[in-house]
Amino acid sequence: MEKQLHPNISVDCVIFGFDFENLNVILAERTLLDNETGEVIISDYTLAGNHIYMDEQLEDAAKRVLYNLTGLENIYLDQFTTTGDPDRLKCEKDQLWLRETGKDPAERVISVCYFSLLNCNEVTIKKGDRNVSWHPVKRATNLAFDHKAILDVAIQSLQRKLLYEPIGFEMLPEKFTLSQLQKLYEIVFDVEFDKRNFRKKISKMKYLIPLNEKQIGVSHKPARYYTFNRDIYEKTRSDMLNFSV
Amino acid sequence: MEKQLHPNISVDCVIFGFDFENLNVILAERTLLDNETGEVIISDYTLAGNHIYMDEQLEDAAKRVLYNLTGLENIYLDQFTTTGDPDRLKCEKDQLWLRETGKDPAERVISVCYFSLLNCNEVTIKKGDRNVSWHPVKRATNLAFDHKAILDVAIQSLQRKLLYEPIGFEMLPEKFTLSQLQKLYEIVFDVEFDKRNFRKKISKMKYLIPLNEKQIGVSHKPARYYTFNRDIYEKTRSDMLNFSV
DNA sequence: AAAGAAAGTGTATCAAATACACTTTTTGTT
DNA sequence: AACAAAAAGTGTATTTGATACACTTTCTTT
Repeated sequence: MEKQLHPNISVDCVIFGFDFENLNVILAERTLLDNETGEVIISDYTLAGNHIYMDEQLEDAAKRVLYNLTGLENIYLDQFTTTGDPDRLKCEKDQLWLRETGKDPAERVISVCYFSLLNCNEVTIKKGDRNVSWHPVKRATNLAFDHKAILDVAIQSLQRKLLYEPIGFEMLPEKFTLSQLQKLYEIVFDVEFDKRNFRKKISKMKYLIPLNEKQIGVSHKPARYYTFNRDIYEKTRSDMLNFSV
Repeated sequence: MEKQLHPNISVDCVIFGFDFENLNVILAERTLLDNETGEVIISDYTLAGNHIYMDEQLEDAAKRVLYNLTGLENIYLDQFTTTGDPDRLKCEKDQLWLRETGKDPAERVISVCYFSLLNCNEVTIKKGDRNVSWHPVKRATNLAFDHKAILDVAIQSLQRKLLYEPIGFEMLPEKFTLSQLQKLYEIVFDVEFDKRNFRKKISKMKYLIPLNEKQIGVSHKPARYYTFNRDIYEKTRSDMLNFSV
C-alpha cells in the first residue's frame, strides 16, 4: 500500500544550531527560473518541512523531516505553534511554487511547527534536490510563505524555554567550556554577561560537572571542559515559582 | 453559499475560570443512552470545541466556540498545543459518539487547542442541546477523547505563562482585593504564600493600583480594591532575564 | 458588649544579583 | 629565549529580593 501525504496538514521545522558565533537556522533555497528567458522568478528560502502522511503522528513527521536532512535521530524537538491562515500560501510566488512542485495551490494547509536544537559542527546536511544550509538567524529575512513569522515565534519560544529549562546544551558539544556556554546565552538573548557573575551562578548548579580535561591546540590559556548531567539535574531541580504577577 | 466544516481540523477550548475558590473549566456533558433499553452507554465530559469552517482562521474558530458558549467577545485566548494522534478519536465510545452526532468516525482530526481565561462570576453559560457547566479542574477526570491529556497540558501552559505575564487578572473582576489575587496564585500553583511577603512583592509593582474603594457587606474588616493598569505595566515591564541554565 | 473573621502591617536574616580589575597559562612571533 | 597576544580564571563589597514570623485593626453577627 502506497503512503499518501495529507493535502491539508504539514509540519515545519525551525532547526536551530549554534556554532559558537551565531544562532543559525537551516534554510532551503527556493529558486524558480523562467523556462524560456531563464529570468529569475523566485529566489528566496523556506524552512524545512513537509506534509504529513495520512497515518503518521505529527511528531513523527517532524522527526522524518529532520532525519532526511541530517541523518540524525533523537534530536530535541518542541512543538511551539500551529499556523493556519487560509491565505498563508496565497501570495503569487507561493502559488507559482506550489504548482511547480506538483501541489494543489488551492488546498488550505495547516502547519504544525516544531523547533529543534543542534550543534552546527556535528551535523552534515544532506542536500537533496534543493540547496540546504545554515544561515544566521539575524540574516534570515527573505523567507517564503509565512516562514518569517514562524521563525520569529520560534525564536521567542526558544528564548522563553531557555529561561527555565536546560536545553542550551542541545546546541553545544558533549563537553563544552564555560565561555562557550556563556556565549550561547549571550547570543540567543542578545545581551552580555559579566564573566565572574556568570560563573558564580554556574557554580551553584551541581549538575554542571567540571571535567579533568582541557582544550588543546588553542593559542591561549586552555579552558576546562564541563558536561551537563541530566540525572543530577532531574534530582535537584527545584520547582521554581518566582512569578511576577 | 453554505458554510462547510473542515472534516480534518478542529479547535478545542480549555476555558478556565476562577470563582475565588477553585480553578474551574467549562465542560459539556456527553451522554448516550441505549435507544431500546435506556441503559447508559456513555456518560462523561468533553471540552468545548468544534471543527473549523473551510475558510475560517483558527483563532476565529476558537472565538466562535467561546462566543456561542458565553456570548462574550475579546476573551483572552492562547494557542498552547496541537494534537493529532491518528488514534485520538478511535476508542470505542468515541467512535460511537461520532457516528451518533453525524460525523465520519474514520476521519483523522487534528485539533488546535486554545486556553482562555474568564471570571466565573461574570459569565452565563448558554446551554445548547448539551449540558454545559463549570467544573473544578481537579475533579475533571472523566473526559472523552484525549481531552484529559489536553487539559493537563493546558494547566501546565497556564502555570508557565502566569509566571511571567500578567494574565491572572483575566480571571478576576476589574476590581479585586489582594487576598483574591493571592488566592488565585495559590490555587493555580497549589502552594501557599505568606500574606506579608506577597504584599511586599505586590507593592513593588507600580501597575497594581490601590483604589479608594473597599468591600461592602462582608462580615469582617473590608479589604481595599486594586486594579491592574496595563499601560503602566507595558511601560515599566523589565525584560526579566533570569535564566537557570 | 463580645466573638468571629479576615485585613493589614514591620523587622531581622539569608540568598542571590550586580559591579568591578588583575593574574595566569597557553601559543605564536621575533 | 624573550615577548606579545589571547582568552581563562579568580574575590570582594554592595544592593536587592526572598523568607520567616505575630499582633492589631475594622467590620459583622449574635
